[in-house]
Amino acid sequence: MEYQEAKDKFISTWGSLGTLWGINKAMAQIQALLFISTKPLSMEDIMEDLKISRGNTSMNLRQLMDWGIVTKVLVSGERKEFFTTEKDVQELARVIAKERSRREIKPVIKVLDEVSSIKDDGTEKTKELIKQTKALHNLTQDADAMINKLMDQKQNWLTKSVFKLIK
Amino acid sequence: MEYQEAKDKFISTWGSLGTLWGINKAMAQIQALLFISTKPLSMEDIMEDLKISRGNTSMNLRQLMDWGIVTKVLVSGERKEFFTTEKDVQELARVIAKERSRREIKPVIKVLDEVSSIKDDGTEKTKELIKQTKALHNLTQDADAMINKLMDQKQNWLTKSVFKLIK
DNA sequence: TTAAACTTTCAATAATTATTGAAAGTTTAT
DNA sequence: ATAAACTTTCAATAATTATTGAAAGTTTAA
Repeated sequence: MEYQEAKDKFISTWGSLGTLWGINKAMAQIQALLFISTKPLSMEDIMEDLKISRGNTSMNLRQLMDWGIVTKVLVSGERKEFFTTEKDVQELARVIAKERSRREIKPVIKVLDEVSSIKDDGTEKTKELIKQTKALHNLTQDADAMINKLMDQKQNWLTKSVFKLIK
Repeated sequence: MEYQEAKDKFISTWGSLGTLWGINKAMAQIQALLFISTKPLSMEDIMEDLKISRGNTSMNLRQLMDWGIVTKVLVSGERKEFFTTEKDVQELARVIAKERSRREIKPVIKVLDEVSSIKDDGTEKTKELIKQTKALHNLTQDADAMINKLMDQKQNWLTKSVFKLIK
């Protein structure tokens, strides 16, 4: 497999995987492109490489910056803006996990808490609703807390203690 | 908050959260409805409650069965089919995690492995592609393995050892 | 075997989401 | 202050994804 083929394969796979971490295709592809680039890229570079419009590029770069995984860099002697992404996978994972938690999981936990706190009127269906949403609330909250804790560990938790302890 | 309001809120929240675990709205809503129901429901029941068509209900029930989280149950004296979902959250989480791993994560790991294994032609860009996809490959593989291990623990790992060890 | 009861399929359509591109906005150099 | 270089916005449009509903298929009871 040649460089270009490998690159295309990586970008398109990463792009279609966007859904898994809750972002759209173009956004994921831009991030992927920056991730394997040896130097910061301009909007022009990105549009050209991915064959997407200026508007699309602009909007998605903005979103990536909102997520905190892409930053503008100033290239001396150049007027236009250049962009890079976080290059450390560990840190990338941390930021993504944190954002997803904040944007999607936390609001759901809140709803589950509200729903599971309704007054028990003694009927079977109410009891079931309370019981099941409470269970979901606990699971979601615990899992979210755990992921956040894991991700905050600065060291490589994966290959270290946690992983081994679980066996 | 009354029962009906709480129920609607739960179903719609869970439905819109479908994306987070990679399924569509109707599918998530059907599962949510079954999850808080005190007894198995027929296709008719589901269509009526969620106000969705027969075809839609049929297709999504099928998908839920493919995922292994909904099963047909025979109700004696009834001709039509009834459905229930896995009621234990722990087990539900296990099944979902496993399916997502199989359907989405594993194929990506494979691509990352292929891409990171291209021949190093000595150029900077090839080196960077290899380095970065290798890092991503390792992270993804480790995270996937860890989640699968965690989910396979029969007991409540969340509130037990793992969680505490991380601090 | 027939027909009623029920489920599945799938082409058509609707709803949603992503993308474009050109106009408006901003920044910088002179 | 002007204009060139660049970025952002957003209404229009395209692409994708979900949903419908009716016809075809299946099962069961008699």
